[in-house]
Amino acid sequence: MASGRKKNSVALVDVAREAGVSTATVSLALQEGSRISAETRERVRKAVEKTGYRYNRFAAKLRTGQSRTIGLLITDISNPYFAALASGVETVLDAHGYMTFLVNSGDQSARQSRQLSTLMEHGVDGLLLSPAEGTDVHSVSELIQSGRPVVQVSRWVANLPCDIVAPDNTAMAKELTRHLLMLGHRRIGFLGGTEGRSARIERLAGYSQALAAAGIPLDPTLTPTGAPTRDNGALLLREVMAIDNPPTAVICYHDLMALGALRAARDLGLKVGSDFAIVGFDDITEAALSIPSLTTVHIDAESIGRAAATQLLARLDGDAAEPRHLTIPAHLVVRESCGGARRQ
Amino acid sequence: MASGRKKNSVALVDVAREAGVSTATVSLALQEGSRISAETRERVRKAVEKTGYRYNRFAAKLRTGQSRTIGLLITDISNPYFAALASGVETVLDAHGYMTFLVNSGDQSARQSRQLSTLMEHGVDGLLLSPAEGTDVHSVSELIQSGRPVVQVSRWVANLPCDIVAPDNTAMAKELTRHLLMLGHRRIGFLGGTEGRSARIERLAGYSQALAAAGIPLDPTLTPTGAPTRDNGALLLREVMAIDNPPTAVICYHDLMALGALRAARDLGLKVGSDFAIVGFDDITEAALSIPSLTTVHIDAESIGRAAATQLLARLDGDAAEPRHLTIPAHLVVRESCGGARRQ
DNA sequence: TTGTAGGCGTTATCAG
DNA sequence: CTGATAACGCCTACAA
Repeated sequence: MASGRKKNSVALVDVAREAGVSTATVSLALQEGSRISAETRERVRKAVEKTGYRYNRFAAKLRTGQSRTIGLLITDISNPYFAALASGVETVLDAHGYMTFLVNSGDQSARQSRQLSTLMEHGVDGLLLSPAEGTDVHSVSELIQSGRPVVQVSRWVANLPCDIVAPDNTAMAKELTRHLLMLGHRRIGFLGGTEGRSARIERLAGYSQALAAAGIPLDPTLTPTGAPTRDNGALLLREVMAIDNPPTAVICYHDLMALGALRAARDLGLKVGSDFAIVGFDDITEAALSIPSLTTVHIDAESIGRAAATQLLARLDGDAAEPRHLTIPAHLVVRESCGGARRQ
Repeated sequence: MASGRKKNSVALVDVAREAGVSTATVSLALQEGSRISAETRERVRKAVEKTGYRYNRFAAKLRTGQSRTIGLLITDISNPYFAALASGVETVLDAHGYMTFLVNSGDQSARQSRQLSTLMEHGVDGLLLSPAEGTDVHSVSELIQSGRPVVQVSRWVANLPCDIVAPDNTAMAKELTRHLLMLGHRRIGFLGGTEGRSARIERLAGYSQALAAAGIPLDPTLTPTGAPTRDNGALLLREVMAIDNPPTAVICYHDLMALGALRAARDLGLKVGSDFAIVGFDDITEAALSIPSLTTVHIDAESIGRAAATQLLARLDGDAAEPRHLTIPAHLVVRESCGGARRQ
């Protein structure tokens, strides 16, 4: 059936033959601001059309070292917060002609190391990383040393010479705690987040500072750790409610955990919003729609994604300044779950 | 500072020099089942270690035509259903050494066309596609004609010679409608989904069949269309409740819309679960946690993702059978929002 | 303004 | 079992 053709992909050389010019001319004609006569350019355009030529980035990458792809490595795609963040990243990068490899580590550092390695093989020009629990600093710094810019997003691990774009966790937690204190709560718990994770450390710091300012000593039985899942939110609430002197309010590591805690509170017969307060972080869509709706800190994940992508683009563009730590503002959203909306 | 080195990446030739063999030997030694002496293989392994060599897929792709990447093009990353689907896809492909380009069309067909084109430039070996509203069949068939396998996932457009992996929408909708009929409802609405979209057409068909079997005529005022968002769920519920003879139950295009409708019902003073029934499709995590919890059809998005990825791998492996339409089973989950859990 | 030629890193062919 | 060498498709000095 087929004729003697060997290959099926159309290359520059085919276009060149069709247009009656050299491959160099075609290559130049395809680039915007190059010195090629309008006439030739038009002939090339027609030839491209006719042959169905498609640019081969692999060949270009081999030659130029640029793939125009970046990796976005996150810990949990099923968390709407990260979905929004990913969407922000993609919007910015897409507009600049970059393609995004979205990879989900599931918060497993071993898996993350393999994924980092794969991303490098695939020649990503840069990386946006929300590091998994227990991240191996070495595997990341190898990437950085290869000269590819890295931006840590939303969370970070220390001792890595790269930019960080994250919300101001400490300030947020302080504000949230102050609000609960103002509503009259004295026994306030802080539930979940894994030991040693940057977001927990920072949020716990803000919480401690606010308590200290109010003259309330820190009680470690009120601040249990736990992986950030909905189920653990429920679990940890039951845990702190079982102690001798249970809290009247809990701050959860994030909304997902708070929603789990909300469910558990309902099962325990607690009247959230009057007897008891539950608050979270992130302000995911579900937070406004739960019953009772959730008091939380609104973090605009999409804009964090956009900011991180923009910063990465700047680095790819040659910006060689010292690593920056960008803090994205957030604000308190008072809803029903703390009772504050009514009493205020 | 730096010495006279020109390039920074370590190539096969560097490893070869270090090991005192040829590049061809190194290349072979790095492949599993090849005829290379254990001794040489070991020398190569050490040299790789020492030089910090990293495989360059771009160069390999240029030579072999295989990138070991696939594209996953979905319509809405912020829908947990697709997040789960993506996670299933990634699990399977990752286990087979493939990398996934996850791309989000936002359900815009123009954007999708550009993204398809970019994916081709990046040399994906295959594509998993959940087509956007108004998909240009031509842009997809171009991809298929280039010899790359395509699998449509979850939704599909007609007249495309490729596999389809999707839930059995018609059967599901029929079962859901029958359940509502059994509970005594005679005026049942079907809210949302865009006109002409495969999932709406199929679900509406199942709904119509069940009504017909019960001798109830179809009333078009009860089946308004609308883009599948939470807000539209609320909007459409208000719309159908404003007509002369409003329904006593509504089936929503999917859970996200049902959750929006739930909120609107609450605002309208409807007692969902006793006076009024609201049901959805998908069984996203939120469905079990809403108050009242949502009666819905459980579709295991993750397993649809896995099945689709597996089918694509089979095609990449040379399976040239006729296009297949795989139907993934689903089942009814009765919860509070239809009142059925109590009455049964 | 356009053409020539060489090389990016890998794999496949074919000899040794 | 191993080595030399020629592609793959593109870009870019440099020459014309």
